Amino acid sequence: MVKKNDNRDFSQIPRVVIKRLFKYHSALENLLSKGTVKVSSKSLSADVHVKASQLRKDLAYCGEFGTRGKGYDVKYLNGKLAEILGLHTEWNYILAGFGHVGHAFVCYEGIFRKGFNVKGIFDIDEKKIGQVFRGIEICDISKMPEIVREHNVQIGVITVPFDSGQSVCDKMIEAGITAILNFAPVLLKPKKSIFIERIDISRELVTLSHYLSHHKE
Amino acid sequence: MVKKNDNRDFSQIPRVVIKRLFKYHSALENLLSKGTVKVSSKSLSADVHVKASQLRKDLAYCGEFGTRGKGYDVKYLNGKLAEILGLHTEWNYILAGFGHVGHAFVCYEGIFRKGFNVKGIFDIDEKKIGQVFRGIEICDISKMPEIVREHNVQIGVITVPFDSGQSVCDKMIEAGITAILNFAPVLLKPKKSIFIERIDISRELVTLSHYLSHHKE
DNA sequence: GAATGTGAACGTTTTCACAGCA
DNA sequence: TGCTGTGAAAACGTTCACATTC
Repeated sequence: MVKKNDNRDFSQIPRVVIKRLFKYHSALENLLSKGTVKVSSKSLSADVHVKASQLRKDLAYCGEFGTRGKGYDVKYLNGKLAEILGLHTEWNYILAGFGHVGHAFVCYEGIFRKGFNVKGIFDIDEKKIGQVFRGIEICDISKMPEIVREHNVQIGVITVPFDSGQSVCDKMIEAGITAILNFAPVLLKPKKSIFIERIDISRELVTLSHYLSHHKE
Repeated sequence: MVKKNDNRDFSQIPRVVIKRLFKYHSALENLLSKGTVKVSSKSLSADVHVKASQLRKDLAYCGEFGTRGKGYDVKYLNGKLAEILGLHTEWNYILAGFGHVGHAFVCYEGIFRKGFNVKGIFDIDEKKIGQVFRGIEICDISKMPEIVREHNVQIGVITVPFDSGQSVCDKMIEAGITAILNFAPVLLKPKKSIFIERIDISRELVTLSHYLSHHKE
């Protein structure tokens, strides 16, 4: 089964679309585990609560993966999406701030399963430094450049409290990190242009409180 | 200082705008703590990395809070945003799934500071049930309706692993919860129309792996 | 003069509707 | 006939530019 894949520039796909591609991928994984072989845009889109036309438009960013009149081959589409999403590669990350959030992150099942591996954990707490967690020694941040270099680390995860986020970000960039996932309640201003994704739990909670305040029936 | 506030329907504000309003609010808190009294749309918008015109348009959803030629009163605008975001109210929540993520959530500083209070923690693990954490006894899910009723709980936080998310969601709705924050790697299908916000750490990580795969220089 | 508030222009994302293919 | 892939249309969100107000 050969499909055209006309030198598309996957870097131009909007972030919203990427996030939906991941939803499709997850739904396909699920279908795959149930042994489903074929799926239509209608059925797959229903699984992830989007319109069928949107699913098809999203896929159109990437190529042509279906067969008119038939639908999509679950395994083939799943593989293609994994490829586009970079899930066929193993990625290494370091984590700064080994508090509750950092701990939860490292233990989070889904992350390991998707091929993301911790290669370094950093904290400023003297009591934590030197401890070993899941085979990784918790280090002082001064060891960061060495670890990033030695283990070919691309990703930095920031789970420090409050304002130390910025200085950690600076140090990660200096060490050679090119993409950051930021849980710190701070808007990072990177010295160099790199990719930053932020998760702000308070912000999501506030959408709830806004809803509750104004949607009383 | 009296401003018009012409019976606007805050429930119609798009979620993207709400999230930016929260950013403005956070930046204003920061200014307030530094003793700043007045701020212009230009300066405030720069703090949160948006265009001044966007900040003004966002505020236009809510009313008129500034003075032409002068700017905004920091304290006044901050208060108004807090009101719109529902941060002048105390909200009660319950949490299901007291693993790493649940633990991190309950301990997360920002949540408590913003007026969100835990009123119940649930887990299926026999060993955890009966333990007391920060004054809250960890219970079996069967106690949920009682606790929701007694403590006037509006929010449910789902931090269970994998697929038990859906059944927990059902039970929360049955118990009277009207807004859910979902960390489970599952798309919830609520039996009744309620507000659901999802945080998916894997999804955010995947935007990083996509970036790294296709932006090599 | 300075900075807000807003209609109009612009750009992006979603949806529609159907041509094209198995 | 059934379902994909895609232009065209609609909806939505952002930016511009300036009239308005202090």
